[in-house]
Amino acid sequence: MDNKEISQAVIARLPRYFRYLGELKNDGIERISSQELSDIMKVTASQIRQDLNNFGGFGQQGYGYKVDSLKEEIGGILGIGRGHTLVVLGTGNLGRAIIKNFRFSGNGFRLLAAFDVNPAVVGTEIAGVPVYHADGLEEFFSAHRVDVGLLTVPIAAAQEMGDRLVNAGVKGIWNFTNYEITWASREVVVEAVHFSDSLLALSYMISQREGPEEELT
Amino acid sequence: MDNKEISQAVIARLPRYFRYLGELKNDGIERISSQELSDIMKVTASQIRQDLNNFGGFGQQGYGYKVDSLKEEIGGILGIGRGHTLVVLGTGNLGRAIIKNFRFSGNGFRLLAAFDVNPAVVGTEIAGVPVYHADGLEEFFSAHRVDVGLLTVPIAAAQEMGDRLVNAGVKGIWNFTNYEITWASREVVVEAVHFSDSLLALSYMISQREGPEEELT
DNA sequence: TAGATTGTTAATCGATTAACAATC
DNA sequence: TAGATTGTTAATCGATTAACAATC
Repeated sequence: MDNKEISQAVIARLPRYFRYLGELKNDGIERISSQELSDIMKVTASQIRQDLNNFGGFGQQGYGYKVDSLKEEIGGILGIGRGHTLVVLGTGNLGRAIIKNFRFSGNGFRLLAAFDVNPAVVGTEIAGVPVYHADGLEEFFSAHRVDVGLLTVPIAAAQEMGDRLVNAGVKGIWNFTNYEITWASREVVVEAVHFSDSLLALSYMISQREGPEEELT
Repeated sequence: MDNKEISQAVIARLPRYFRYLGELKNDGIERISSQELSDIMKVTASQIRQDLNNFGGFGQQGYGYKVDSLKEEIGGILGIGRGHTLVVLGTGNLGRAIIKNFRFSGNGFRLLAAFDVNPAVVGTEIAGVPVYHADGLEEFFSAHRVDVGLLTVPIAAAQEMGDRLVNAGVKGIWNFTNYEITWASREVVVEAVHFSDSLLALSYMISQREGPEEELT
């Protein structure tokens, strides 16, 4: 409600809290103190309390936090329950994998449709999700509220499809291409999943354990 | 060479530098100043110079940086060129998508094999990569040096397969399951790609633009 | 050489941790 | 009530930015 700016670091931690609270709930745990949660999550209890108090006092002194209601609170902060919708652009291997496997509903999203240009898939369904031709993107948007576009198109098409998504009125783009989409006006939020950045970070860390690089003889 | 501890924040930025330098090189750009790079990457020139000087003085005063050699330097730091290897555990939609699409070689990795338990895929090849039965994991490791295991198994199998990878001697695990793998001894580096954390962060950010949540009437 | 830009030190800013009074 | 644990302020730590002398 109050628009105090929340730091990116805090935002990045919220989904992790949400995930752990979900697991605790599944395990039948009803209450937890910041200290107990800190042991499980390997962060400081202080940080947990600071993070949560950016949004409100969700705990009770002398008692701790109710797992279920804290999970609901964080879910609400994250926007679960707002009925967010998305469409997938590109039904290659990765797009298909995400459509089939990802639990959109558990994250408060409804997947409305997928778009592609390949005649072999246009008109079919993937896991119950209809695949339309990319030409019909704008028409689809005029008929449905779409909050997010998921980009899994080939890198060469990334910027163009991103532009079209923005012009069609998405609020956010979930970018799985290795292309860094940009716009002059930063009206749209872009969240990127760069597989190769992730692997290279891992590569760096294991290289540290390997010691100095041997000369290739 | 010198083992001064590099902060996670810096490590996380290195692959991004590497990516941009690759694009600049492809565009035929031969030199760049920290100021020019800062304009492109939307970070401060100061940060770029600080980051790079954690590892060495790669630039020349009055001139800037040579794109190609800086790219090579950063690649070296990230461990490209060390001949890292990996195997994929789980050939469901996501595993298959990554095997088919991801440019492992561009990140200095060689994908040696995939493992699964499904009789329908064991014995086949995916994009030239042989798929073995998971029972043969340990035997494979005794015959090959494997640095990283990529986990795309069902969440129920994640911890067990992670344990087996560690016992078999991997240095790192690239975890695509939504399960947070842990070990008593932290000898192994885990890099996780949590799709749902990413989507929820995006969800939070677009929710901010939407204003206070309306009551569902 | 003069100009440009790095490498690096110093200053600032923000995030994390510690501490403790408030309170359930 | 006494004990426990939060919410919150204060202290610390680390990361980012600014500034400038070194130098190509």
